[in-house]
Amino acid sequence: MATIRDVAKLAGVSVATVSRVLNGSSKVSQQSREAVLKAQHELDFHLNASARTLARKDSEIIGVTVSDLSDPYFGCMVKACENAARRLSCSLIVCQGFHEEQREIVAIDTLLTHHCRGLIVHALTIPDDRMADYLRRVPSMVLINREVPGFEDRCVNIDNEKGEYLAVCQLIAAGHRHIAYIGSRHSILDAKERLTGYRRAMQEHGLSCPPQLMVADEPSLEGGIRAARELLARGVYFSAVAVYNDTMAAGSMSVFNSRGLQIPADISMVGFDDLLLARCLNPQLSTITNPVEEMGEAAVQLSNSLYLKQPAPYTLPNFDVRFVPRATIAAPAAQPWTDKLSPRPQKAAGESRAAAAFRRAQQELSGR
Amino acid sequence: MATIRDVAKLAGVSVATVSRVLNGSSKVSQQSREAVLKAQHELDFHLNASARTLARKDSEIIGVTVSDLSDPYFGCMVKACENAARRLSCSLIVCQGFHEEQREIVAIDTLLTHHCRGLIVHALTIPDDRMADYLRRVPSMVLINREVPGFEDRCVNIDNEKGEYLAVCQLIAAGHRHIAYIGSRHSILDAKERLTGYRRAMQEHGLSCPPQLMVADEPSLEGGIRAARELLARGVYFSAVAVYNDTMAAGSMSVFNSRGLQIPADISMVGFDDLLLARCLNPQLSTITNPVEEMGEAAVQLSNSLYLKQPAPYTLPNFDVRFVPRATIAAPAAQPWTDKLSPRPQKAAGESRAAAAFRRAQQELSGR
DNA sequence: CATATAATTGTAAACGTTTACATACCAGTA
DNA sequence: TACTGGTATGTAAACGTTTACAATTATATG
Repeated sequence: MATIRDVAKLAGVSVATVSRVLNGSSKVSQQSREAVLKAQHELDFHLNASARTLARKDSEIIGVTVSDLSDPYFGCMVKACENAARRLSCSLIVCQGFHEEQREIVAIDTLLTHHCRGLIVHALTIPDDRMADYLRRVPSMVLINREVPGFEDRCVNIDNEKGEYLAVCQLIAAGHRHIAYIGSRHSILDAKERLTGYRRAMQEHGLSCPPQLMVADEPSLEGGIRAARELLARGVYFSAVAVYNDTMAAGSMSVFNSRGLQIPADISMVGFDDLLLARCLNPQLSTITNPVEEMGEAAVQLSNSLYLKQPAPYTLPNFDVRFVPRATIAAPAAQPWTDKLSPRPQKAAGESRAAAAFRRAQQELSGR
Repeated sequence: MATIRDVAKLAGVSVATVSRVLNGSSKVSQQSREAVLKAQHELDFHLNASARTLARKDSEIIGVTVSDLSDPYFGCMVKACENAARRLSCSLIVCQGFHEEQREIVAIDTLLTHHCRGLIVHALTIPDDRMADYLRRVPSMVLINREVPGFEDRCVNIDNEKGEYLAVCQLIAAGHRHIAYIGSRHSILDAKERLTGYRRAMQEHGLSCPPQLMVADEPSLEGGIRAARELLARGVYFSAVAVYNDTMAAGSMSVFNSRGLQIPADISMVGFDDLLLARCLNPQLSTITNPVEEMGEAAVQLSNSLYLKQPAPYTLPNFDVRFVPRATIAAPAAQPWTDKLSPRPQKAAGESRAAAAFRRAQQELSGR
């Protein structure tokens, strides 16, 4: 592998001159510049990033950890991070934590070893105190989708509570009173905040949120499927469901569909995140925007600002959470098969199609 | 920032000993080891990856370029790459090319500057000869989803033609004879191969593929929407559509749905890639597997094997493309509104619902 | 106790850049 | 001509590791 010395020799100049040319310094004669570029091309030379890092004491690397890149949510986030990094002429290192404490720690340690200029960390299983430790020791570390007490200004977050509140208000505005909630079983901030948003919306409208209407599972397609089954199996009436995120909503919707329950005629739904997926579902899913690209971008900006110890550090924007009206919310059917919590509906003469579908689903799924 | 010297001093040993401890060398007394680890912890010391790279002449970095991380297809790919890299105790640098030649070149140059141990390149706009240049100069570079003549053994690919052939054969087996094709307008290998697969399947079954039944657009949700509209606007009869990928299929399906055309009763569909999305659609999309995670994994293996100049280099596995039966294929309706290519159907007395839907869609979309 | 051998430790030279500083050169001016 | 000031260039010391080799210490053996 050619080094800067080889280039210098071939171009007939000193290494300093080569370095100056390759870094775009102005103090170089046209003649030297051309000789150097020619030699570089001839030797197919590329500066060695490690050597440069060592000499400059700046890695020009932004590190980011996410839980799983195959989740489009993180794909969007990392996309935005890479773009922002490039604008700072940095490269991006990505590690995955997969929601396991050990792997999250390995991921962060990897980034530390690379002496990243900025660190964007999405790690939800590492406990607060350990996270606080990291934050204290690594000034340019920024957290995403999490809030560690005492470090609020280094956490990039949306107002999840407000988002879910908006979502549930829309259901209520459409006339629903029996609104179920399918949540995430991860004990993370998002999950708690969104649940709180649901509760607040219900309470503010004088509605109760009985535990039979709340269910939690993995925040994945499969989790959504299981959660919807569980909900039906309980045999409790609901005319609408607010779901933790779009992916779970997709899973739930497929269960309802396959059970003959029509969306939104029989059940209204609202998701969260506004993934591409939401527009692909049939009917298209009403949901809440989650400006994940802006968050990734902001996280990089903030981290860079911390790294540079700017006197006026970057201030996080107010991320917008908005309701996106699409096709999964309608007024509840005029005649629900019951308007009380009733765990075991009986077949009634002249029951409606929807009531029959509910009843059949409940009977099959409750395992008898 | 603490260095290995600080640790050595604090632990009362030489830097060599510290290095040995931190690299897990066996030739260290228990006593020294403990002293070093204690000092490391006290100083919160992390080895400097750049310095190590320089000394070892091995960056322990795998570089990968993709076009766009927000595309779940690449998300899955990069996920697998990161996992494979980690198993080789390497970190992963990701760059995005966004289907623009300049950005693809910048991406590759970035990786070269980092003197990556392995390079996985997804770059479709850089011309073959330039790509060949890179491959010649960088022995551990591996291409993905592309084939450059003379470097077939360094290209990781699936049999796209076979996949699309299988897909179309399924439609034919279900009884379809008027099968449209919605393709990608990118002039890349995948697109060509899949189109060839479609053609071959049609020809082998004595069916023609008239140009009116073929349309191409961006391989995105929006592209799928536009393509489906274009197809309907042409007013040519088809009872099934084979689509370049699942994302376009999702877009197309939403158009058909919103026009009152039922899937699969009126139109059968088959996608390609078997993304999570395919299972979220309603009805669930029949498609072709694309083992993208295995490919990412294999690409890293191959690249590493080339880097190590292994006498028996890693041999690429045969990637499996399979048809995944789901819910979007049914027999064609018994009585199509016409069985000829007929650009302007007239309203007929007693036309079927499907025929009416087709006619209306055509009239509205053809712009009159 | 002397010696041989093994285990542990230390010294110092790379690795490929950047950049402060020194030097050389040149044009313009007195 | 001598001097000034600026521009272009070169020299060499960092940067933080690894690792070959040398040196030291401990252990076993006769």
